[in-house]
Amino acid sequence: MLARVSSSPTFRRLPRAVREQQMLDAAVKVFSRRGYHGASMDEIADDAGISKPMVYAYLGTKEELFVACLHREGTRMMQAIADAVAPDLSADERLWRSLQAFLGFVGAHRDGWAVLYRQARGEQPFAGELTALRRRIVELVAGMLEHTLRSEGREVTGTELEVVAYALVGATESVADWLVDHPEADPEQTATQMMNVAWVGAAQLLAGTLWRPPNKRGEAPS
Amino acid sequence: MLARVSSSPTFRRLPRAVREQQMLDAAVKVFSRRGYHGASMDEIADDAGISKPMVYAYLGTKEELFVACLHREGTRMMQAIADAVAPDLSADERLWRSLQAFLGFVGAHRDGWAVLYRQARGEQPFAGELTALRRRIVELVAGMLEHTLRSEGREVTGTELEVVAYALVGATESVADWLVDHPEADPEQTATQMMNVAWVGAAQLLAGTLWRPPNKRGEAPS
DNA sequence: GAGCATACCTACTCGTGCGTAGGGTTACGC
DNA sequence: GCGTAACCCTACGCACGAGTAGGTATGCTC
Repeated sequence: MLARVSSSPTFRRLPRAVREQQMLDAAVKVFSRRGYHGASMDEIADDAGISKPMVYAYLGTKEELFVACLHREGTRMMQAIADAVAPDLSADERLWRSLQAFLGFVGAHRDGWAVLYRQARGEQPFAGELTALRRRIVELVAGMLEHTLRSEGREVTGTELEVVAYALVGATESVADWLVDHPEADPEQTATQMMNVAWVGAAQLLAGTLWRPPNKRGEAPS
Repeated sequence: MLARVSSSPTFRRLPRAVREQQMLDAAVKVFSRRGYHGASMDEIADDAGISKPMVYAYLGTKEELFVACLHREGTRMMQAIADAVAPDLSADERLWRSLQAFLGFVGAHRDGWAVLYRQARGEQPFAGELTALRRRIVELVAGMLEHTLRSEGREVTGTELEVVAYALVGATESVADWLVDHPEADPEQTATQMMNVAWVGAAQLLAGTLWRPPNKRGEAPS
């Protein structure tokens, strides 16, 4: 049925590995714009310059395709952060490098961020995947806080640390979201501002400053 | 075709206002569990103890129904916070009351929270609704920070304040999320911990403490 | 240059779920 | 007690989109 008569003569027929990446690129793009359900396999295939059965042949069902996107983007993100920090740095330097890397990554991969954090969260089948990624990050932060505390000989309960870590991670995610919607903003500068909130606050907390409910407020180390 | 033979004799045929609330309750519940697309109008109708055309007659299409849920839950949330704060309180007391009210509300209305923040975010048609609500909260927080700063005669740019406000709001949302997944946790105590992160950090920032990137770090008021 | 695997297509099937047509029944005013 | 309006139902139409059947072309190996 003479397909694709016009256009360049020998263009198609790329090796599998290349096509898979093109498909993933297209999928991330379409998923991020339309959401998981809003995206159609036809549109993704179209955007990748390929037809639908190819997508099914290479990446499987829609659900599997989305998981593949999640994995690629998640891995890239974690890798970007891991590459930026060295274990021998001080606590605040590690936090700073992480923030830099993280916000830098988000600024450069807005679609990936949208897929991971704006779409995956609401969709039942994938909430678990995302929660796992998030938990790893929270535990990383909590571990960092705990390490600093222990090295100063202070004790804390796990729950308290977890809540603080959740707050820190949530704050950063929120700022990342803001960054995505403000293309004119500089990730580096945004990271500095975030560092101010996180570190100045955390440093005080680590130093023992506490806020207490109105009736018996005060500043007590323990 | 003799409908509903068994069960109580005179039970059905409730006034519109009552049925609408039942439908909204069911909708919020189902949407929060299954997500917007995963939820079916049939299931919602079923859960409300009514048949589908009634839902369409009273609340309109699925999209309109979801918006109605968003509005009711959003309004309830904002109201809960508004009821808790008085304008003549000090900045930290206002923040404290807000956090208490907010986390208390989330703890008591987990389904509503899930609909608002876990589902609405990813769905394209409603992202705007949610963003608007969020922006109102952010502006509230930013306004509070600015007011405190101005009363001490200090200047700041709008963008900086916005980022800090986003961080604070994001941190709180994240902690709320944690709270939803930890039914055993006490909202009041969680609010205290959140207050520690937010206020101890913010207080330092407001007082002029700054963190600076490694090469030229230091503490400078301006 | 025959054989084979890989890349790629068009054109379908079929389930699912939104939204509606068309009709029945109870309450309430008069 | 009769009309009318509000409440409520059982069906269905229909579009959309996931996934597939079945076939074609191209390059690579020997």
